[in-house]
Amino acid sequence: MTDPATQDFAATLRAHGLAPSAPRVAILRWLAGHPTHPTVDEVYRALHPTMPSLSRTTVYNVLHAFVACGLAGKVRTEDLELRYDGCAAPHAHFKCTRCGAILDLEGLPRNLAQRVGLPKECRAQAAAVTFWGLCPNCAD
Amino acid sequence: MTDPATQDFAATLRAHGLAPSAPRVAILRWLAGHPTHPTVDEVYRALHPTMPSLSRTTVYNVLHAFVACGLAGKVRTEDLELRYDGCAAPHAHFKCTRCGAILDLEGLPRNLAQRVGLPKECRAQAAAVTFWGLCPNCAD
DNA sequence: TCCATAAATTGGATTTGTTACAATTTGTGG
DNA sequence: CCACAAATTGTAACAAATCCAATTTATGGA
Repeated sequence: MTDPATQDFAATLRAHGLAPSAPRVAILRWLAGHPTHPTVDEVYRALHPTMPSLSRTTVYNVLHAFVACGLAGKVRTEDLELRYDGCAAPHAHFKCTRCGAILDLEGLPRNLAQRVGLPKECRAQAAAVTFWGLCPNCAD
Repeated sequence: MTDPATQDFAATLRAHGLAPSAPRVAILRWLAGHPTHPTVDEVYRALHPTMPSLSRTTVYNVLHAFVACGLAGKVRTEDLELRYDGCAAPHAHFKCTRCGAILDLEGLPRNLAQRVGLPKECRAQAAAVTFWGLCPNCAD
């Protein structure tokens, strides 16, 4: 992954068919520098101080657009909140039930669909694998 | 699975450490007869006509208690709603993105944790595998 | 049976996350 | 520089889930 400080976010946005507006660039840069599966609210609170005109709705809109064009991934765990992932590639997640951190795991297992007996007639377009438990920091 | 009409739900509740109150028996019976992964609201709307004193909060409380004692499972897909599963055993799910139906698949794959590279220090207590796509009825 | 205590239920208020929408602002091509 | 399209903004509406205090119901002992 490229260093967030030097990366050309405007070019990345254009390459994905999105005009490089100030909110989009700011959100994409922040997302690249914070691989913490932030919620919409976390993104908003992080950027609003230095970008007072930013609205929560824009964060929703922009993140939604990022997911639609493959610039970000979407994660929903057992919690209510939607979380976004700077990495759009499919991979499993582990969520700590005590501190709330979400860890990225490797990609999904090969042939996961047939392992769980997914009928061939069900054409799966997406899949998610999530674990819950105590992370190393919280287990002690 | 036993026939919902003849099953002794009060005994089942007692066996799981729950007093067999009227709401609990009604909800457990309905859940056993409707393996459709209902939402809290669906359970409430189904039972309220014949049990006018039933409150939504009670449905939340009772389902939460069922999950805690192993009488029901909890499913959260990409949607906002929590859904409950009369079957508490872990298994994968498929959700149709068109009609919204949730299909039960087989149990989770063996060694799923190590297949996705879950660190040994993360003691997983729960896991979920979910697919999205078009179900056979909607694919045509 | 009656009383005291604990458990469960109830309903309304509250919180939180999300979406809808109309108005304003910004950007772009002619 | 103008006109049009796209993006952003803020408020309001919605929906799901939780909180909490009051009421009701069950339970065990005198």
